[in-house]
Amino acid sequence: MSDKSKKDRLIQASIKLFAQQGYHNTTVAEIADEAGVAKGTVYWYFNSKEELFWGIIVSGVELLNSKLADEVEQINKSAIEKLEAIIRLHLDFFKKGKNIVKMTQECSASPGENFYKEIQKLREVGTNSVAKIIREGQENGEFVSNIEAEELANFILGAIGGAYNPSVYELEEVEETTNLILNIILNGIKF
Amino acid sequence: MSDKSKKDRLIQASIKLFAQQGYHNTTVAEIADEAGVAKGTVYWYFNSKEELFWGIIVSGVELLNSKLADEVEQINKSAIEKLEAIIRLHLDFFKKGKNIVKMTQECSASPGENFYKEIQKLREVGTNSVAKIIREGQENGEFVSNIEAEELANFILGAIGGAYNPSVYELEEVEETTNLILNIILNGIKF
Amino acid sequence: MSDKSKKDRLIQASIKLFAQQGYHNTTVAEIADEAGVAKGTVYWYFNSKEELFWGIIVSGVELLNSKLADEVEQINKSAIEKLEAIIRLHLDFFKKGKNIVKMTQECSASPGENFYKEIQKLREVGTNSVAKIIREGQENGEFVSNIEAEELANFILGAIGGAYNPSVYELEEVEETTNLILNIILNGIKF
Amino acid sequence: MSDKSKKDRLIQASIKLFAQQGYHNTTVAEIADEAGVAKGTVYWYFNSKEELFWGIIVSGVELLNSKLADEVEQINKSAIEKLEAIIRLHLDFFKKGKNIVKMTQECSASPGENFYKEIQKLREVGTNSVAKIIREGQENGEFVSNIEAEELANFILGAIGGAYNPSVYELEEVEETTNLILNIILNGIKF
DNA sequence: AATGAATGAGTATTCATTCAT
DNA sequence: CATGAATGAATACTCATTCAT
Repeated sequence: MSDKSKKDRLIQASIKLFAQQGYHNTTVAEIADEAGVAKGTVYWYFNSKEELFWGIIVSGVELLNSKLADEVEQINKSAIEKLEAIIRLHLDFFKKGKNIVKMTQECSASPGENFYKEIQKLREVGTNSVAKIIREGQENGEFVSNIEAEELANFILGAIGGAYNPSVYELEEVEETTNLILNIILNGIKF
Repeated sequence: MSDKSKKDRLIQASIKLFAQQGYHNTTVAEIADEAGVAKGTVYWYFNSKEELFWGIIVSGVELLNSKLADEVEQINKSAIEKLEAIIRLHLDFFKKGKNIVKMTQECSASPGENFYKEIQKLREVGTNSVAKIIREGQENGEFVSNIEAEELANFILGAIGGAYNPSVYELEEVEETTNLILNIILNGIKF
Repeated sequence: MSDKSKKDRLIQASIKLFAQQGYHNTTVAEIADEAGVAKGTVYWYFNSKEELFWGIIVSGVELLNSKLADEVEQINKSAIEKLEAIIRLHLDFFKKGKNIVKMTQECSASPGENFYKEIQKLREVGTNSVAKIIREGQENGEFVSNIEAEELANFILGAIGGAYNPSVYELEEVEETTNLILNIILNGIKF
Repeated sequence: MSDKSKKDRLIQASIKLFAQQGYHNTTVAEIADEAGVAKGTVYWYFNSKEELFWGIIVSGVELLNSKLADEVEQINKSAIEKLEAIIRLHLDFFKKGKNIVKMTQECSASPGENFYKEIQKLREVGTNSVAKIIREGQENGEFVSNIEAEELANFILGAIGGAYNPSVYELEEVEETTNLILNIILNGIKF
């Protein structure tokens, strides 16, 4: 028994198992076991397996979203600087919360689950922040204008996500990677 | 009852339901029902639900992969022209096979399933084709060299996937979109 | 394995166990076991434990109700003769369907269950038939009129139910008992 | 928080909830909640949910039984007068203790529960009192003799219970109702 | 080839009861 | 006395798979 609270232990066990095995292949019994508590205890702290899963997702994504929103509000920063910050925030999120990122991905790819639509809403919040920065940059002449801001935001976030490929890249150096990605987004890959 | 073979009807029903509801929320009974056959018949044509699901994925992704591979082999084409072709191939794939794309995404996001590792291998084949083109372009001076080809391939494929966001974009004009994406990848978004 | 259909065996097993042990103390597993089928088979024939229980009740009570209704429609019979027939029908029901009667009683005494209100409606149908006969008798001067027909119907049915007390009375002689009860209802117990 | 003792509050809460929802659909947690105490406190005053339920039944039925017994002992009263008193006692019980009556009914209809046999014994005590009066009346020529006293007691108690049908009858006038029922029992319904 | 009745392993959830504080 | 966190046995129901016909 760790000295952490049982609720905490349950959350940690859930993150680990959900990320490793996926939502459907993880049983409540396994989670309780991993956390070192009885099965019934799970239901003292959470109303359902779904709530346990979804609660973890929300807390992770909302934290990221709030940081993105803060960045948008920055005054005295160019759109490019904000874009750089946003890339860094994402890479940080990927690095610190690998398991939660996995859970988020499963969430987004599981139509038929209740949380499928919810995660889309949550994601849109983040995308909107990025789109706002893009629009800002387009208006003040920093960015090209021949593509819609929302579309471009999706493009950029997709690229960042693509760049984060655990098997290829272990993301030791967030700063360096941030600059690399920023550079490509800004200038392209043409020599 | 359509006059198509039962096997075909089962595959079509599966694609529809798996894409709509996800793997775990689609039952074999539903598939048989949608196809207009008895539940037992599913097992005459397929060994398991998993095989049915996975077979569809493989056929879709391998088709794309083979087209990508063909493109790599093209002689008399610059790396940029090949990259353009590859973007077009992806957008075509997204447009024609929305449902299979959905299935592929769920596949990639379902650790704990047997096909989780398989889809990664399959994806790698595609990524390798793209990486080969990138490397070609880096060697002949078309592309920048300060980033590894594999990494860049993931980045580009991620961006293409991000750009394909059904809610934002209905992908009516593959050619136009291809040029837009290509342009950004080559030249970046800086004005 | 009996040669009766599995559905039949499930119904018989349910009647036996529900009557002996009550709804809440009978598990689906026990029923399947008693019927000699697998647990899943229960759900091939019935949608839920509740449906299995309730279906048995309904079929029993509706059969009784339809016989009661037929009796009301009899022409060429005095109200007293109809009353006699009704007593006989109830005693018959008690004798043939002891177990179903038990289930019905549990049903009526279990507030909080979905079927609690339903059984009241079902019972009312029977009571209305009896009340109709009472009213008929009151109108043509066969019965006293100083008490409402509905009330009297409940009184009579309660009395019949009270008279049927398995521990006291084994109901071997339906005809004899019918006459006894009818006599008391008509003439009272005063010497 | 009322100023009544916690034990009292628990009993009142139990009566309310058991009557409304039934034994199986009422949880110990709900009772504690309704009484405004912690769940564990229930087990300070009662050994189990069953004991709590059963204790209430017993106290109610024993009170009625003792009054019935007192009535039997009355000297200087005819059997008819005693019968009248007994009807009044039942109607009083029905009126004052609606909820406990409901609990009693559930009790009697729940085979498989430990208290199922107990309530039968308890009921028999009451029935015996009534049977004693019947026998008395039969011996001194007040009542007809062609039916066994126990049987007749059940018949009468069933009728009284039937007459008490909350939906039909609100039992405002115990005296009036008593006379009505007595009259029918004594003289029957034949005009 | 095709059917659909039958199977039974697997799982989320409930809730009476306990006990350290 | 009182609490409420913790327990774990118990259970209805699902569904991929099988197989006799």
